[in-house]
Amino acid sequence: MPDLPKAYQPQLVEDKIYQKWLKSGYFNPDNLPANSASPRTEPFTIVLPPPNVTGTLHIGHATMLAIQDAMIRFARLMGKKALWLPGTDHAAIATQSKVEKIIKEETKSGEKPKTRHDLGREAFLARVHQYAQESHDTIINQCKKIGSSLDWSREAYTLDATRTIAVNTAFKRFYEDGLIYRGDRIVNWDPIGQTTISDDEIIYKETTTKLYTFKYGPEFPIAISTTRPETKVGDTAVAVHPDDQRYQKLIGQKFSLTFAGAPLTITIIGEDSVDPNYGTGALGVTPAHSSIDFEIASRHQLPIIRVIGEDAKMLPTNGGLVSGLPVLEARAKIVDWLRTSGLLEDEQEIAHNLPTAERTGATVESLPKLQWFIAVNKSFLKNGRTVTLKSLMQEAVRSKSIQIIPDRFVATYFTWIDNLRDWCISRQIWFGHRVPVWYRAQEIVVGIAPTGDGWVQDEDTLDTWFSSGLWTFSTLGWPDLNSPDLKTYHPTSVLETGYDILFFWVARMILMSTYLFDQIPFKTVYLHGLVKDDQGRKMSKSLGNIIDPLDMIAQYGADATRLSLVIGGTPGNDTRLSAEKIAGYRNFTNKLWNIARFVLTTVDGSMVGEAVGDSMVSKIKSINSVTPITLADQWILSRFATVVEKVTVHNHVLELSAAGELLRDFTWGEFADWYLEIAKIEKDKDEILLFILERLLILWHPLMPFVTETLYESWGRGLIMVANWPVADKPRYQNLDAEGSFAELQELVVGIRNLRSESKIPPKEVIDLTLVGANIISDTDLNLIAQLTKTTILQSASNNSPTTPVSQVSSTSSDGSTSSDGSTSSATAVIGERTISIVLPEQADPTIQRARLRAEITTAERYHSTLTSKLTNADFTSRAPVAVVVIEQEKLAAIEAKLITLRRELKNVGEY
RNA sequence: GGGCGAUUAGCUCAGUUGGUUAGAGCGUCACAUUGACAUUGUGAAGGUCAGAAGUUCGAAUCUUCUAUCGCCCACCA
Repeated sequence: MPDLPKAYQPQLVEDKIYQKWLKSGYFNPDNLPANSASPRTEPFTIVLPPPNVTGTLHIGHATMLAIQDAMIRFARLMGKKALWLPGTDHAAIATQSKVEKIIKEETKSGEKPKTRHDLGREAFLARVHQYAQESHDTIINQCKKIGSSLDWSREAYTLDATRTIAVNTAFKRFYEDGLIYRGDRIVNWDPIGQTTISDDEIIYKETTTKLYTFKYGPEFPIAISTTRPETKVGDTAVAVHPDDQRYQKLIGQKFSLTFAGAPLTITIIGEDSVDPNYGTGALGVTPAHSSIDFEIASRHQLPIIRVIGEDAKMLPTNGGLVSGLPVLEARAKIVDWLRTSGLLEDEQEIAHNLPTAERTGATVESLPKLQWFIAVNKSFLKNGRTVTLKSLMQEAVRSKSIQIIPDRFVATYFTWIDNLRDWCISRQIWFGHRVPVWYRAQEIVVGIAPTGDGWVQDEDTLDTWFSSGLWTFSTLGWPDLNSPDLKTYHPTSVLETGYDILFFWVARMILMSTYLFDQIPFKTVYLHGLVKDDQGRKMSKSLGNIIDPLDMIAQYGADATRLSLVIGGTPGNDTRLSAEKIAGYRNFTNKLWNIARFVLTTVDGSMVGEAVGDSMVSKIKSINSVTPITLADQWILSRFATVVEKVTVHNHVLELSAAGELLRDFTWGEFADWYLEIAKIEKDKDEILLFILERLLILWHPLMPFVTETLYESWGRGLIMVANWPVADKPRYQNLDAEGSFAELQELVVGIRNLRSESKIPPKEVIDLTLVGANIISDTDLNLIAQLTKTTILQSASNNSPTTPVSQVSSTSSDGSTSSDGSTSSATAVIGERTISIVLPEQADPTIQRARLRAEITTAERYHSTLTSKLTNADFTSRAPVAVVVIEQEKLAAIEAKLITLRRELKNVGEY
């Protein structure tokens, strides 16, 4: 007999269980034993979205791990070759900024703030690598604490040697196909991070700013509006709509003037894209500091004058009055100048979205820079077809090769792709994959470092998403197309991640995989929501509302934490989390523990064989099938078969929350609250109890691996992790009649308990009960009802059947009922087709019963009248399906019978 | 400006193709408690399903509009 403590103590078992799993080697699919139901040949793969090595895992990561682990464990139990491949992401810019911040904080007071340049490239990178290593170790430990069944033997890192080969190979392929090019374009420049950033790394902040309207000079014919007057020292044109009557005749004219001390030559040009109704209808063109203006300038062959530098200060050249000033100071100075020169015509406050850098918060400047780009709109030949990278990305989803859950994100995906511009992949940071290009005079080598003297490698590094875009296949052996892992496990089955990185990552993986490898990276994309606090706010340090998964695991256990993250969450929707919620699931975990404890300590000793190994492990008889004896047996086995079937389906279609809710309701509300209580009364249920419990633990295992594994030790049959998923066997166990009869029994029991409770009868006191309509209930079940309700069933009327008309019910129940003689007060209720009454103690207050009966009669009457009006409505009776009408008629008959009984009882308690 | 989501009990949420008197958990109230479990049990109270109109015999569910909240994208100088 296993010796189980009274309460489940996760802290005592979780680490031991995880070690046991590790030791088994089963996280690696190559080691998985064949499953009796399956030869274990079908692969099921998930690659872990690699956490950034920027710190520790937050509750969002814990959600991701809980969901993916549940998917993988289910696949493993189903007999699949289940691979969950772990790894971490170097997260170039994020990690570098973090370390730069640390270095800055190390600055001694009074000194100039320390930057990476003070350390130099090599020493700085050493610091970053050290930091990344520490983060990595923490992250791996956290993954293990949560119970993640990741195959550590295949662990990858986006910046390791193997992945670097993949990155360089990919870069070379793009380059040779002409899809990576180097060019001078307007880029998003982060002046604090001192690097370019992609469009997706910009966060727009709502601010108010002033819109100024002015002329470049007194002699200039057109006024323009701008929120950034300081950039106007770099203007080379004014664009107007070609059909605009006001300015049409000016198109083509050139004006040379001095603007705030800077010499400008402004050409007036016609541009269809200019909105004549906005502002003055004229646009000052600043080619070097606006991507739209840059495009206009290239169409009209206008000169491009840089006026803002990479330090967000005005360049010393061309700036006139504002040379060398930070942009904001320059702006103020220009406005002053405009005002004193009498050129300022108008200024007004407007709402404005200020572009800022995601990582550093700096205001992003647009400026021209020589960078590497991936051309997403360039046509090329692929397998004989003309395609673009954009069209490849669209096709993979449009053809339904890739399913996105929830599917509303399909539209979001397409919108993003439609607006996609060439992807700037080079960064001026040090941490990351160095651009694999080498220069020597006019020569250029791409992909593999050339031998020989005088070669200089490109200084820039690659956008981190370039390497993580390769993740599904760079982790499986690509570019070696003969790699067994690549052949077996790609395309992966599910990509599970937060909807917030659909664009960043999911779309780029599709791009990389379809272009480089001619395969989709995954068949299903499952997008989970964000975890918010109990008030729906984002968790953040400044709000102090962060829930740390490790704290929760320490306090409530990993299983409870996992349940709270999975149950109640639907894909694509945010979920709210609170410590109370986790405590609730801790209670459930303990409930499951005690259910097992009850079953294992009450079953007959013959079920349990010799203890194996240490005292905790004994061996329990395996029950392959059972035969129900009583109604309760039939009911629970029938319900369980349904639960097995539904949970299996839910897991298959990735409805983990639904699976969990169903299991929770069955485990607590049916198996524990009813069947175990009945087992105490009916006895001799060892086989059924063990049969259900063992399978129930397996069903729960994907969601709560630790407690199920701990309990399963009692069976002495190895790890539950590689057990066989149960089979529903509905032909054998499903019994809808029994489910119906048992439901009636439950209603009676609840009704009797309700009567007792309302009549203030102490729960322990055994009382007499009159039950009318009991004849269709077997003596066994009547006895069960009596025991479950602490009653002695005195009398049951004999000659009514389930379909007995209303009139007979009232006539039969009136003969000889002890409750209706008026001498004793009684409490009566109508449950379905039956009437129950209990005799009340003499001192009982009749007004309580009267009030209760009146209230019941009122609701019954209201229901009666809605049913009557429905059934007297000819439209309803003629148009609704017959089955629906019949159901309504039956309801009416039942409520009429109930009313008759209730009214008679009201009379009996003294209401005339 | 374009799009998406949410709105159901005090709180957090279910409610699958329209058809029981709309459900659960937490919280609240009452009662109970020496063997599976107080991390418990039994029972109760609590909702005009955001609002309006429409379709239908019938709407929480379908359509349209409105309101409030949240998110994403674009960004006009």
